[in-house]
Amino acid sequence: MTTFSEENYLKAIYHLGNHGQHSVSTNAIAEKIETKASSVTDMLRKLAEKDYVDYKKYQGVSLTEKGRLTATNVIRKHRLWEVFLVNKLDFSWGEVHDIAEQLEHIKSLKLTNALDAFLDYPSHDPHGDPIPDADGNFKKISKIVLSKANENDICVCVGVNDSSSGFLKYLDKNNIALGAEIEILSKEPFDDSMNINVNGKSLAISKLISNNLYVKIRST
Amino acid sequence: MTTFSEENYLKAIYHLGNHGQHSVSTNAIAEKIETKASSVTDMLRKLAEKDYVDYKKYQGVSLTEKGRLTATNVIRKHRLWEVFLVNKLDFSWGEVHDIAEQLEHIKSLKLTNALDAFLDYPSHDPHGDPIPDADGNFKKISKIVLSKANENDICVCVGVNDSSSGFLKYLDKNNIALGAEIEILSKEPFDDSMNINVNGKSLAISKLISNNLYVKIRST
DNA sequence: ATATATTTTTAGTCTTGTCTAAATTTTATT
DNA sequence: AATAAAATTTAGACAAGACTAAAAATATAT
Repeated sequence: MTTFSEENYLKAIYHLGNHGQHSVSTNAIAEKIETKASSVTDMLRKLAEKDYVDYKKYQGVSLTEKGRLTATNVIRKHRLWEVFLVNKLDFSWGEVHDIAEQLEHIKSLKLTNALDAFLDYPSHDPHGDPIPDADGNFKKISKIVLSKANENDICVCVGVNDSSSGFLKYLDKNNIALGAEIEILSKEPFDDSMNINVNGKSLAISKLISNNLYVKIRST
Repeated sequence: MTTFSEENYLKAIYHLGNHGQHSVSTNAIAEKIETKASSVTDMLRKLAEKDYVDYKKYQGVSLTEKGRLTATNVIRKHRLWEVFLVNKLDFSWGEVHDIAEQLEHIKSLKLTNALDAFLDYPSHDPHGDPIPDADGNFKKISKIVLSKANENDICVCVGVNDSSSGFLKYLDKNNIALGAEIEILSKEPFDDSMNINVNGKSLAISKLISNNLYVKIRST
């Protein structure tokens, strides 16, 4: 069983890039957790002892599979609770973080799964961050087709499905480039067109367009 | 700000009868919290220091107003979360206690109030225990099941839960009618039976009976 | 009322997680 | 390659909470 403190360290290591491979430095963790490097060293030794991390003195640290699973589980709970607070209790997305920071440590697998079901298995939290499943796997679909986005979503353009010159010219003309921020102002159910805001200009786009533009949802 | 441990002690003192006046003994607390008496002494000194309790060596302890408010607030959160788990997440009332034991320590007044509203301001938790308001006041419980009454309570019969003819005949035979006055002489923890006094006659009733009779507490 | 039993407190130790200050290792610079 | 700078670890201390064993206070029984 992990303590709150252990979980916070594992989460920090995960967020500091150890979902990939590269090991994480003591100082980086200290800064993230707002503690002293010496405290981090102490905790790393303990986590290594318990097999949550691979750690060699002076060489940085990385999560073991056990550690990774624990970290993603905490992140899963954090994001599910955020969805609960925003969707069910009408909190604004700005005020949920501190509370979720507490709720993420509640220990009950059954509760987590029941909450997930109650919220209709959300794939993303209110900030647009993906919610891992119970095995720590993230849905790869951080990229969706623009037509799948919802009213009030704010997205970032990350790619196109149709790369014909005609389509790309259209995008150019309207200043829609990779990295462009797109806000969904409204969706018209009748013909699936939508009104969006790009670079401060509003624009009506047809279903044909929105079906061929990949975006990442940033926030809602 | 109170720690989890402090909150558990305050809650224990409250439950051990300090909603009334009489002070609570060190050993009683130790048994309730499942810790050693010496640990209790340490904590009591600390709680007294922080003004949550009145404590004099060897004389037992009682809650200050500040302590009482903290205790009822924890109880409020505990019971609200139980309602959430049972009503919204379909937990059975048997499995909610351990989880609520964790959730009761989440610190956010706004969350507690939002949860209260989300649950439609429940007055009782799934076990029938009353939920105090934010000021620590319990609704003067209009109707409770007889089995919930305590030794020496004097109640008035106000209804039944089971209205089968068999049950009603039993009540008839024993002169238990609406408005009948019932005094709890004793409760037997072993089988949850109780000895009561109705219309001047004493009567032993089983848990089955006391669980299906609604009463209002008149005095104690 | 006095000896005995029970309850409560004290004294000292342990673990967890943190800190500061000093020592050590690694990295960067010349 | 030598040295300065930065990062990391060690050593020693502290606070919170808990424990054991022993001492002190209170309650009980004869």
